[in-house]
Amino acid sequence: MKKQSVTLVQVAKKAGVSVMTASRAMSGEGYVSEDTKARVQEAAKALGYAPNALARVMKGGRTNVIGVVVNDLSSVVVNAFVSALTEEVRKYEMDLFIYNSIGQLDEQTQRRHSQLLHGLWDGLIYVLPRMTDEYLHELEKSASPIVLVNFCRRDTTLPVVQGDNFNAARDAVAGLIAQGHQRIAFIKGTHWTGQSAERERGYRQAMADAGLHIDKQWIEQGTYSEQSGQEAAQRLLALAERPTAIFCANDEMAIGCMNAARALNLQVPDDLSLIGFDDVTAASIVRPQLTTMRHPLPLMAQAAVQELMRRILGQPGTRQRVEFPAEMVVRESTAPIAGITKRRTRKA
Amino acid sequence: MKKQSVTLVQVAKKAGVSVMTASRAMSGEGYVSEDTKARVQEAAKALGYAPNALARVMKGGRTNVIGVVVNDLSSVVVNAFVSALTEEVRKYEMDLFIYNSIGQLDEQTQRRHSQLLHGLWDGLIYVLPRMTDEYLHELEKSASPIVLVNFCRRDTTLPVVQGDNFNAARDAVAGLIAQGHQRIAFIKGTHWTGQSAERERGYRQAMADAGLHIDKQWIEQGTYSEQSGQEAAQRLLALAERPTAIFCANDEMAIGCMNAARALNLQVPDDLSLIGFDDVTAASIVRPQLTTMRHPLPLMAQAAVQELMRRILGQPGTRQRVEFPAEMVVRESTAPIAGITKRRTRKA
DNA sequence: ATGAAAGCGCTAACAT
DNA sequence: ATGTTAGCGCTTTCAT
Repeated sequence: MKKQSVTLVQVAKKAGVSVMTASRAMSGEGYVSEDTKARVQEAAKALGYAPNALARVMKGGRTNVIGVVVNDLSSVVVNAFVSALTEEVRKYEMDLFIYNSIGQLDEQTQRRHSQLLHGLWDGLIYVLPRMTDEYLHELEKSASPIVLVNFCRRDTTLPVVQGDNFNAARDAVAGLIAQGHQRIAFIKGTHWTGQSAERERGYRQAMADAGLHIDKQWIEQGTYSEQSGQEAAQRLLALAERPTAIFCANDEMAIGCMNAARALNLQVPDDLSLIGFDDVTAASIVRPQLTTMRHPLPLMAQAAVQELMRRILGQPGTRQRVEFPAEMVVRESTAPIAGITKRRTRKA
Repeated sequence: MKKQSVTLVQVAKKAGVSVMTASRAMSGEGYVSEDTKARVQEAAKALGYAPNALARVMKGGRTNVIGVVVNDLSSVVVNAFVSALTEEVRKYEMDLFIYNSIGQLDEQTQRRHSQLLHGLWDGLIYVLPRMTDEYLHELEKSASPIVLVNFCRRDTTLPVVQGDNFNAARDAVAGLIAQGHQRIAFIKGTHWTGQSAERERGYRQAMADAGLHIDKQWIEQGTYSEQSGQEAAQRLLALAERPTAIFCANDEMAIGCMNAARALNLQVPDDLSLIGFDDVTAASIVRPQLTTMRHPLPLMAQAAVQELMRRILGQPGTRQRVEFPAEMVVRESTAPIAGITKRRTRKA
């Protein structure tokens, strides 16, 4: 039923030349007289000819396309990263196709995709991949170049580009401690990518470094959503000795904390300091503006593409795992613990 | 240099069967004895065989992939729409590949993409396309099914799914007029998609319907960016008789207006009412929360996919142009003109 | 139940 | 400068 698309054969016939000549005329490779070239192109245009990319690729060439698989394109971080990739890829005269595999964790669907993907791309970038071990092994055996981004589980042979979540979290919490905070809570995200676990590790390290004890009740489980952050904060703020600061595994949850604080008539940052992670757009829109940790996404995109291109071009890869330090973005949601001290300072 | 990927021939050889048998064993179509099937699959697994999607498709089948071309994936509206498409496409057991053509307006690049795309997809959805006339004509002649979304120029034969910008804008402005506003300004966006022009038409219509004169100075040119909205608002608020309300072609510019007002110590909505367009995430984060117009993106996504699938399946299309009414989201940035009246009301 | 042949649309490699 | 041949990896069709 599908309209039959025009092929080179028809163009060639119409132009009265061989298929090969038509091919040359269209691609511009090899010798063709200006005359015939024009004739062929005219015929092509008249027929509405468009070369079939698949056939061309099947002759063994590169597609000049890099695929990127993401889990949730609506995530601001993922989106920002994809934008960075889009820019980066252009430098190599490649194109980027995005596949949004949102929430599809089952083995079968994943395999279907990997098959779909196979052959269409010169290489593949997985951003914040959520995958089963078995699927990961399959990827490791795959012939086509692959780079993982922000995949924090240690057990893969594939090249990984990632932000340094551990040190970022440690710095964030150390910063709070330097401001006099001692009862510091942490709200976890989901476990899929391993990022939350790294951030928790950093939190624990900073507390240990300062010789501070962590009350079990200070560690809450969230789901990275604003709602879950709000609920976790409600529980934390209801504690007899409530925390004076909360470090959240991402910004959305920190914003949820802000809502919870407001509902209890607590002032941020005077009564409660908050630090998020990711520097999402909303972080600089909410009032008070959110202090947060930011991964250097453009640099990471650059590294990911560079690493992938090396593999596509058959050059040796550089390092198996490249890690980038995060940047602390200090805004309005954090302050020294003694509100009184602070007010005094202001008067001075 | 690229690692040679394993083909069916090698699998067949290893399993000691013909290629055809191997094919049947892998795809599950046709008769194969359980015995050989198992043997083939084992061989495939051992070799790390992955079927080549291209070759399979080239035999004339469908790819079961729908491509969507967007101009700016980082736009919240576009992103939301793509997410809606992702969901919708699943219902037809299709996959969605996204191509972010951000800012690439030149003819040559566009053509390269359309060629790149050709053959890989069963159909193509262009969201908020920015294209030259010539490129549009080329698409119209194209053999593969295409649907345009929110393409407001009237002159195309391709099926179009769009939000009703004209009536939405008219409703927005009529609402302001009903609240007593008479000096209402409008800030345009860029002209590419024709959406801003439609919104301007609605604005003018509402003003005309109410018999209100439009001062030339009330119409400002923006670029859809927050910054441009802020600058336009600065000019508007500097007028001798400044407008009491501003209708913006999108939310970002309205937020820019809010910033400009704050800088002048003007209260929104008491001193200045603001209406945006799109209901971007930030619209409900800023304080005061922004009143805005929202296109029914999920419905539109549904219509776009449905229309495209009809064409892919060779069924007759329904309508050439489907238009959806927008919804007004009333929040905190709009109020009746008489601030005094309002306060009195509050007391009561 | 299995195999052989043909061909999808295109282009490298070799003629002419 | 143009044409001929062959083949990419797979599946459809027709044997066996």
